[in-house]
Amino acid sequence: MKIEPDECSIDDLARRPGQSVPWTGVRNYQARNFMRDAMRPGDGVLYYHSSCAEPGIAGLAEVASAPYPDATQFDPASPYFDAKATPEAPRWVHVDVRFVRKTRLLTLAELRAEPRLATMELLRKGSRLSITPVSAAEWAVVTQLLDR
DNA sequence: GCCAACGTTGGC
DNA sequence: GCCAACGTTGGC
Repeated sequence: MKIEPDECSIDDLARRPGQSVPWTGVRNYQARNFMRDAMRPGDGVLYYHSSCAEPGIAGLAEVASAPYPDATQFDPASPYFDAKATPEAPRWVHVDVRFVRKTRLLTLAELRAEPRLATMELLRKGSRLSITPVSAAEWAVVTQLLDR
């Protein structure tokens, strides 16, 4: 899962140990669908800092809830307000995430240099999705690199 | 700030 | 359903 560290860095997340943090604000259907259809409580999350000086994986988190409606879509004062969404027919759902641990920064350059990650969705050319699936094999490679 | 890549919108 | 215009993402 990508996040701009200005919004909620791994250090910000670490200040809320054991707490569920609602992953609000996703307004892309594919990313939503990954949360809605492919994530289950307990699933591992690679916590990726984007749009910053040193983009890369900065820690691990885990999925901490089933998918449920994003409250910000109903709030006219929110930048994520969606006039076409109603509580009866919510358009946007998300999961909660929970801090697991901070890691060293595994930079985007390092990730790109690893041939075993060549087909990872996050690294695909032109990939902009803020939430992408990680295969078990990719997870194993990444966690190995993180502990190096 | 630039720009490639991609998603969304809306007229037709 | 097509596709041009526009908006967003995100590395550099």
